[in-house]
Amino acid sequence: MSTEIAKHYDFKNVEKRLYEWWEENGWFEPQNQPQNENFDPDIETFVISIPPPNVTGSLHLGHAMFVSLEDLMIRYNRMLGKASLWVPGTDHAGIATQLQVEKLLRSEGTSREEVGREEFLRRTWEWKEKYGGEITNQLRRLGASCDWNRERFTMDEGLSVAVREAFVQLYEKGLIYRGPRLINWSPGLKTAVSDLEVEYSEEPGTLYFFKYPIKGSDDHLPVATTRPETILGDTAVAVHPDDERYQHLIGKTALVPMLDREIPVIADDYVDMEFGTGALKITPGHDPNDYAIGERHNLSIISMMDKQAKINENGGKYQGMDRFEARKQLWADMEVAGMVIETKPHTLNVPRSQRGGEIIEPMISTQWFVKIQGMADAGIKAVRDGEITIVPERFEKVYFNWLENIQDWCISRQLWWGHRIPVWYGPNNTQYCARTEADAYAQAKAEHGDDVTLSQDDDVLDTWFSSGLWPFSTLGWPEKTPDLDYFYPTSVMETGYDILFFWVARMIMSGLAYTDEAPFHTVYLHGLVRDAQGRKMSKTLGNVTDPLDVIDEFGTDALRFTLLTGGTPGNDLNLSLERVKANRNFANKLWNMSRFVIGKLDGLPQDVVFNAPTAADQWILTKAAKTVTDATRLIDNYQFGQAGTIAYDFIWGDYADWYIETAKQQLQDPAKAWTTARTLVSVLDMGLRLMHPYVPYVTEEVWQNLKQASQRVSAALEPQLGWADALIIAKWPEAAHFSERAGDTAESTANADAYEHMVDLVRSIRRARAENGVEPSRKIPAILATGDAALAERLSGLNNALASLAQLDASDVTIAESAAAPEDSISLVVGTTAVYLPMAGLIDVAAETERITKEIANADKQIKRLTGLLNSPFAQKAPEKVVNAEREKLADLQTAKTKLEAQLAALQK
RNA sequence: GGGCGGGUAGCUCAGCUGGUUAGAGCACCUCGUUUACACCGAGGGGGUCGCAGGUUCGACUCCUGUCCUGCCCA
Repeated sequence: MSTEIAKHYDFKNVEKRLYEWWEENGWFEPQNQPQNENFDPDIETFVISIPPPNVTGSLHLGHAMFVSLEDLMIRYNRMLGKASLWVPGTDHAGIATQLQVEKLLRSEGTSREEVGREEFLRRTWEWKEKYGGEITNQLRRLGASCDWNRERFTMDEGLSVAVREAFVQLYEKGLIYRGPRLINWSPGLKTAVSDLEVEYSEEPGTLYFFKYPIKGSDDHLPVATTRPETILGDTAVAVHPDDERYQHLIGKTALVPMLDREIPVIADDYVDMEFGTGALKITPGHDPNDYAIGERHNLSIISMMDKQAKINENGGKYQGMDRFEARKQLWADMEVAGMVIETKPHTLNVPRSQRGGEIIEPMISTQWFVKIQGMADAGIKAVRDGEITIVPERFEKVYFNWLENIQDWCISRQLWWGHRIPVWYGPNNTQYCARTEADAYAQAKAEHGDDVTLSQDDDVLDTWFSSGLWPFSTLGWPEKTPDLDYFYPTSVMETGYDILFFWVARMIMSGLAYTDEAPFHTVYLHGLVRDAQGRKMSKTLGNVTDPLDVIDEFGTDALRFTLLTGGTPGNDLNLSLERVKANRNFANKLWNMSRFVIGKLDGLPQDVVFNAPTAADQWILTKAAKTVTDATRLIDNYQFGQAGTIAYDFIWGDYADWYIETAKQQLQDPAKAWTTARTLVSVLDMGLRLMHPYVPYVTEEVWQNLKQASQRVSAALEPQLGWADALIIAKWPEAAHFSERAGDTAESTANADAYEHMVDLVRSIRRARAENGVEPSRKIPAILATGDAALAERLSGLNNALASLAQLDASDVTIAESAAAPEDSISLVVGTTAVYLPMAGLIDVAAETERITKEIANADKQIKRLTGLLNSPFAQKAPEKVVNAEREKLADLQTAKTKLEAQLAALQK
């Protein structure tokens, strides 16, 4: 039979087939959902909304990370029997997508302005239809068990309704306003961006020192600036009120260089006396700090740049120049005019656009804003009150810190691709905010009569405004849909910590504002995936790992398991391909252990007879129960890596390395064969269930093979949880099933312990053989003196296992409470058991003497350490359990030492 | 300037609320084709947990300081 199954697990032949099979069978959908006839609203739900990838993006390791984690949670909860829903979808990514389409238009020799808004949008939708499916197909390759029937896109009609509804609600509550404010302007994109979309980078630059002439005197105020071109927009010069150097100038009038515009010299304690000259030029129209000072002193504001960051009419003869060109020219002119003092190298903190990297220009511009304070307070409260938990906890502090210092959110963008602001302007610029154009007209007509014409605001909303609604807009909000009713609030929001502010915080604020509920109870944040050296992956460095390449080489399961066990929550992970390879080997190991089990099922005796479990059975069953308990607890605590690791260790280290090897012997005994087979099957079944959320493909494939083979052989091999149609919808294992089969008595525990002792014996014997150069295939006799009659009896029952595992001659193994040491033997002490391996003529007496002497010395050392420990305050102060453990250890060591000494004496006779 | 991570075996990483002689995978050395697997099996070498103090019967694990490194915020 086994010849039918390939020797290696071939993931290429499995992944696509299984994914389609799962999907076709509807297993990605919640098993309980409102549209079902037998829908039960009381069944617990588990819901994740996907962090929507950019519709035009392509798969990177960040996606692989979130899919691995979210799919793990979804599959786990599905197996627990909850109605598990993972809502997939994509984000329209305003700027990114618009840029792509603009690039396309440029290649056609045209532009967005030339084709016009309507045509541009048509082309963008066309682009979205063409490339939008790529990213979701790539998510499928990762094994994502999302409910594709519920897939959403932020620009869908339903979600667009949600966006308008949210806007109107805020507007009507007076939480949205429009007005000129200093905002971050992106001259290349020609749009405003929010504070979050600006990144600051330290770059070498220059500090320019120059003279600010004082009107009506030869005096001047020395001023330093990093941006001389903004001199053209200065409306004051400030000094510190306590600065003795400049006291006499406060209240005087200064003259803007080259323009001779009159501006006041003011005093403000924001000025740092130590920095530069201690005097600060104030440009409220182009600097956020200056803007704040300007407000305090009622200064006028001058915008001296246009939307392309070229100098405008306020810049006199510099009008039309680019901002950097103007800097050079103005400085040169000032030099000629004798106003320049000096320049010094200086490190600047340059604001750059998160997208594209160009230098952001703070500018006065009329934009839409959300008054955020109230929403932020509610967001803080939800986390503080424990309504929402952030994992890992330390990010709560980051979250609070951001929300406590939040500024109003600039939500308008001068783009075309996005949700257009639902505000229409009528006569005298009256605003009509409405859910539909018809509504807006109705409002306007009531005021101005039927002839009124309206024009909609040209701007669109920040993409994150619609993303913030995602957990409920995807379920149908603002409609009270059955889905929204049953599946909302969602359960866990899992995403990268880098978008905690962008998205998570805004989702929380939005959820609380529009649905009066926290949109989820837990936020789980993962770290960034870096290369093996810990460097950020970047195209310029050329160290970008394409997850699809990794999948092609090692399989999805290998990549997923590596991402899930390679790090800890919230910490960055350096992806090592060596590790991925090792995990591919694990998939192969699973494949081969099942191949073994399946192969043995056909050779079972005719009559199905289940006898009492052997010590080996009890040992593996006990360990299985513990593994289920521990792994479940760890997963429930979001310690996915740890849970995966212990399952892995159990499957490979206990089941494959020891139980299977022992089972080989037991299967040859007709009295034990069936019980052994059932244990093999049920423990493998359980291991596959535990691993399924981590490595869904190989486990499903192997499980199907195991199930079919078992069913073909006998219904009696069915695991206690039954054979489901598929592992993906099978039940999560229960520890009790295994502890019950083990017996769960003092007797079964003693048996399991005896097996554990046998494992130690085998290891020692193997080591002794290797050290003494005994040929691996040579069977040797052995004598075991356990020092304990009950243990001797239990070990005797394990004689065959012991013999085969340690390459002993089964017919020549003596196991007794006590036994005399034969001549010419290697002697070992394992725990309290003495082992003699008669090796007539093969013993290197000198080497053996040395080894035993060393062991005695080692025992002595430990005895001394423990004696000291037990005579110290430790014995009084430590818990009794800990002290007793140490006492026992000491006793065992003393026994071992006595035995070793006897062995040494025998050797030297 | 403020805050938060990380610094554990050659490499990539675990190590939960302090409790045996600190673990895994890979790499390395020795051995092995035992009928599941060489994408394997057996055995072995290798770290005292950045550094310095402190708390404690006991610290990789808690506290203080310090160095290196990364990130976030201003």
